[in-house]
Amino acid sequence: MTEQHPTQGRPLAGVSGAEGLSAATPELRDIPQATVTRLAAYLRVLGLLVDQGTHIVSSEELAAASGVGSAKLRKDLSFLGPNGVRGVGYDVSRLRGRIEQTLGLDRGHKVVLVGAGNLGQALAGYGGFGRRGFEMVGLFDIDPAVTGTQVGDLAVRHIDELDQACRELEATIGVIATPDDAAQDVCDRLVGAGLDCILSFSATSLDVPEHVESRRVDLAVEMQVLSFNSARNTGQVPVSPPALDHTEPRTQVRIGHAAHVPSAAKRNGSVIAP
Amino acid sequence: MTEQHPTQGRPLAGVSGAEGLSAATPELRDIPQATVTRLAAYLRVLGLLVDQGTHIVSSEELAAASGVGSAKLRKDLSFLGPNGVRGVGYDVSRLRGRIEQTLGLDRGHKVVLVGAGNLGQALAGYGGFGRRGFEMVGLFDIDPAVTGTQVGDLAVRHIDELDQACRELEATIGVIATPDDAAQDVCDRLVGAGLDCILSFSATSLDVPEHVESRRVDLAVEMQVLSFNSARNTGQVPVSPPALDHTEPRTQVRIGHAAHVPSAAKRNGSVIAP
DNA sequence: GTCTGTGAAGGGCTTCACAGCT
DNA sequence: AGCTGTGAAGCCCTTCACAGAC
Repeated sequence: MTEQHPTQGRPLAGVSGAEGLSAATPELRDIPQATVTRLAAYLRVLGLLVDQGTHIVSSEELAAASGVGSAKLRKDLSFLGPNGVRGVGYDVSRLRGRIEQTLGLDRGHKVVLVGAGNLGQALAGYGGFGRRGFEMVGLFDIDPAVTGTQVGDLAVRHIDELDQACRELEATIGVIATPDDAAQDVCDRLVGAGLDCILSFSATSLDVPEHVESRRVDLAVEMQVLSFNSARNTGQVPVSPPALDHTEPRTQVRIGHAAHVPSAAKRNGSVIAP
Repeated sequence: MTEQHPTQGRPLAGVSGAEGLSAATPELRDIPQATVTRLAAYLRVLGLLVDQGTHIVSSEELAAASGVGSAKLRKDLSFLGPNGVRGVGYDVSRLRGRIEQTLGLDRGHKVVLVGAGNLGQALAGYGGFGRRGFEMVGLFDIDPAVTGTQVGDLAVRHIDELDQACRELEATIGVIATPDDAAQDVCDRLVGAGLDCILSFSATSLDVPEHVESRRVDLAVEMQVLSFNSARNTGQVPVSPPALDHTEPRTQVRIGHAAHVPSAAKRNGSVIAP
């Protein structure tokens, strides 16, 4: 085997090891990979609902706001055990707590980022992390022209400090935002520093030891897939420039008036699970 | 229906429309969604191989360098028709051309980006696009503090110019790098401007008309999934801080000496298709 | 012998439809 | 009546194993 996730995901057989696992969580294994991805998406919507003061939400509403079908959503949630009340719906904040716990977000994750170039700096300054339970605690680069500079409220440190810093900071996630040809080396260093979650924005596929989880986001791949799907949709030969009048029905399923969605509109799930 | 891709992908039934399609391409439909994603990944590796002067590559080698299994790779390529020579392997540049054509990358895609904040500027400056067949032709923002400024060799224009500019520039792909609450509005404008491929980095799920393809990359989701998978791997209660000595076998499957991969190592496929 | 292409088997995920609770 | 939870069916995809071409 050389695969990461057998792409079809898998309810994880049971890593042997700890068999009598911790208390609160009834079933953490046996959650399909695809479901996990969507749980993260639901979580975000639930956060909005909480902010908005909504207490109860139906599967139909939550599903619409998340861009999935309601049956799929109910199935997904059912993997966490009973979460709603029949005839009523789901308790928003309770459900949110349940998902957070399941995803392991209750222990606050600390993130280090390697590669303080354009993308790295953008990611460092990206507020979405903190807002969703991740704290950026370290920035590293190998270029002396960048090390020492301040990005947000963090100073860029030299990558040689990575190992020690990761342990001191108790980092749990490493993000790679370096050029492609440095990615594997940086990855090795992150693994060496004891991290077991790695998110890479380089295009190269990384190889990591068995116990390390890695994911990759390749922007060019995203666009290429987009390109293909579009070509396929439009019947392959998009000659005629789009007409000026684009008046097609388009569903408004914003939170609040999410409802039975009419007909001809699509919503995008996260790329990871359309 | 409110779904985008029924998540399981689908070999596309046939959009009716053009039935006697263009010449060269024998079968463009009927390619599984999952395969499309990986084709984009293979393409990148093939590019490296070309640069490197390699002429022939075996499924085993290409697969290893792409982070997938060789059987899967052969199956994927088989959807494009015969591409290799039995007992020999694949002609690198021929295969590359075939995939490019299939993905519709031969017509050069032109990309406009909305949202010239941190992320937007980083994306605009990201060389990976051009290197892989996409040309960034326009940058837009709504903030007067940013419009007019130069990012790379493009000036940031006001979003009100979007519609006209898209048509003049013949853009085909729109990228959204705005704050979440502006995303749907920007998306609407892009669609209004005639684009039918949209890539969004906002967390909100966008709704688009039937004929538009949209994808979304949500960084927080990526990390949350990472978090979960890691928790699952490590037996869920990662109490003991990682030991100092991390000496595990790790496969080196870089291009060139890609080979029969030993044992205990994983490689990450693109997030989109692990 | 080597390596591709592919039918068939197996598994995961989605969808449907309804049982069951309030 | 309304909405959740879930077996079962079906689909898509992966994996296996080998036939077939060089």
